[in-house]
Amino acid sequence: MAVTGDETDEETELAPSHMAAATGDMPTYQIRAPTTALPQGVVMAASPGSLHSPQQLAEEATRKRELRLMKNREAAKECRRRKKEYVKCLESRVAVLEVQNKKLIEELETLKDICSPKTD
DNA sequence: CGTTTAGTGCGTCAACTGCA
DNA sequence: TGCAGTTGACGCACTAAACG
Repeated sequence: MAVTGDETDEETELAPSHMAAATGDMPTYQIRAPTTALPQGVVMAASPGSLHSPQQLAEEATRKRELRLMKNREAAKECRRRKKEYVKCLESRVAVLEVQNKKLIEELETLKDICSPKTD
């Protein structure tokens, strides 16, 4: 059951991430911050052309891996933060819609009372 | 008390997407 | 097509509440 992006199309206006987030008035799950700011302590690589020995290659591979892990660590934190925010938005929207729904039901009952023929 | 259980956060991997 | 970013899934550690 591969993980493909066929989530269901039932009125998704808050699409998690890359699913062509639809127009809603809520912030989509994915809000891109101007990234690129590397966490402290990250040193850019030596110019690739200067590597020769297996030792150096191994060190470079290790360094690349650590850099990737560090970046992904930060990305995961940010992703979770956005997800929490997204869930909060959904919850508050639910609250609003519940109130709205309640009002509509009340209105409907009122109208029913007005319109129904009186049976003495 | 010590043990168990449920909830939460984190780091990592892997799959996926969009862009140059 | 390769690369970087995003995110679901997994396992681990930690904490608070419940229980005997």
